[in-house]
Amino acid sequence: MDHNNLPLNDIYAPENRIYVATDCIIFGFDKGILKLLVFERRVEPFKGTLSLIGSFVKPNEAANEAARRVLKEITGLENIFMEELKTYSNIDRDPGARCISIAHYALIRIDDYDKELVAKHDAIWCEVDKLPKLVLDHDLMIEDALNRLRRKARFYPIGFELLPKKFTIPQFQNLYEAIFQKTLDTRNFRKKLMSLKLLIPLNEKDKSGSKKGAFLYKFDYKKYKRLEEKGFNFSLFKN
Amino acid sequence: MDHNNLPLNDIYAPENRIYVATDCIIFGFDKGILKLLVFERRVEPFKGTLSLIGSFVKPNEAANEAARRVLKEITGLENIFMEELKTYSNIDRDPGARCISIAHYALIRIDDYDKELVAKHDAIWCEVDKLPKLVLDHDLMIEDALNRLRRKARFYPIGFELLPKKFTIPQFQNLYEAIFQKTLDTRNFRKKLMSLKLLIPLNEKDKSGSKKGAFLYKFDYKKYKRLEEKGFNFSLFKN
DNA sequence: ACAAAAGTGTTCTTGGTACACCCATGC
DNA sequence: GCATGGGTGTACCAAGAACACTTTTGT
Repeated sequence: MDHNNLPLNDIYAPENRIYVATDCIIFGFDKGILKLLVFERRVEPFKGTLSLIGSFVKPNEAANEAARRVLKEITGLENIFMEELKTYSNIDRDPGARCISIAHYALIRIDDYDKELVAKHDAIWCEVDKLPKLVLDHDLMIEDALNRLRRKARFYPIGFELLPKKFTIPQFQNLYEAIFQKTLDTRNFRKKLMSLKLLIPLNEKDKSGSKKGAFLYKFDYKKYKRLEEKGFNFSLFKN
Repeated sequence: MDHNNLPLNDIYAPENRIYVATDCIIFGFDKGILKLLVFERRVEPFKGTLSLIGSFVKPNEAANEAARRVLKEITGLENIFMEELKTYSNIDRDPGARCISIAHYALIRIDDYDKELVAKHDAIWCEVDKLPKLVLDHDLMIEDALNRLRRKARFYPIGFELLPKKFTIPQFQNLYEAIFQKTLDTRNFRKKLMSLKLLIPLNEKDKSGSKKGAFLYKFDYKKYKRLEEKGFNFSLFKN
């Protein structure tokens, strides 16, 4: 900071402080549908309306620590893919007080989380394209998060974070079709995906999706990390 | 925000407030070299050291407004390409007080700005790969900004923001070579650039770079905006 | 006349895209 | 035996990569 070259005591005036919060856009993928974990307010203000899950950033934590704390409180999960999205800081975004929010988005394996915790916090999974109007600027956050997810999933293998650890190729294709809202050619998708050589084939089939059953795979994180450092371009399609 | 479903009066406790600042990573391009506008502190703390240019976010402005205000105070420029980079919020990042910074990066035409203003604020242009250690976590911010610039310049035509409004193809290629730290094939670069059909040729030459002189062009912002809405992929090379 | 940068085409290779049928199984 | 989703190969086309010489002009 420069603070216009003022000495310390002029800068750090308490009235310059602002409430800092974080809101989490938590994505999940269930039965071919992309979902968001949202939250129904039990108390005023905005009682009964939906909002994202969030919290103030406390004096003893960084913004991303706050986001992870929130995520853990609601889902019980740790070590989740989570990234800072963007800061929302319009002066009138929160009618209660001047408050900025540093939004984060997370991708979780929808069958991994603690259902009791989720229920206890009045959190519900809502399909992304059937969301009602949310509180404050949370709609905007979600829109931004979706765009970010699309851009990111296109160039980085973060899609795997939304699938079970063992997954099938058709599941993976469904996920991408849900994220990008378009159908993809099975043969080309497979061919490209396999050419990356980042899937470890397992000798098991998942029969939940069809009678024939589809082979299960694991994503090779270690190999990807190695390739990534050398500037590897994970990208499953062009347009 | 959820604030754990607490009523209002428990949430908005003044001690939850934090100092919020913004720091600006201001890129310029001059004579084939990528530069940063940094700032030499005249007063304690950190007197004599270099830092980015920043300020607190004031009660009546959003974070991006604060960043634009700072940019204008130092360079006199408005309507500049500027984007939020990332929030820096480690609890001990600023020894003076708990203070988070919402960093922004900007691209300016280095011959456009107000040199008197810059001088008055003890700001100096410093080559990006000859930067000394800066104050606090500003080195980290710069590293992040450089990575962001590279990713962004690869897929969006933001490079033009660093060049004069009238520029030559060789200038443009030099810029990309400076950003990506590698040499590019002249013929392929030109071919690709021209195939995008986003440059308006002018019937003038710039002779500052050679005896022969190189033709000047303007970037067609309007056309780009139209194409962008339809999902246009500006990208000058692959690897 | 020579130095220094601008400008220009072709070939090869890679990778994307389009497209249709057989397979395995549970019911 | 049939319905359902899983799995496979080929031909065409577009775009990237490699590569060397001529042009212009100031000195």
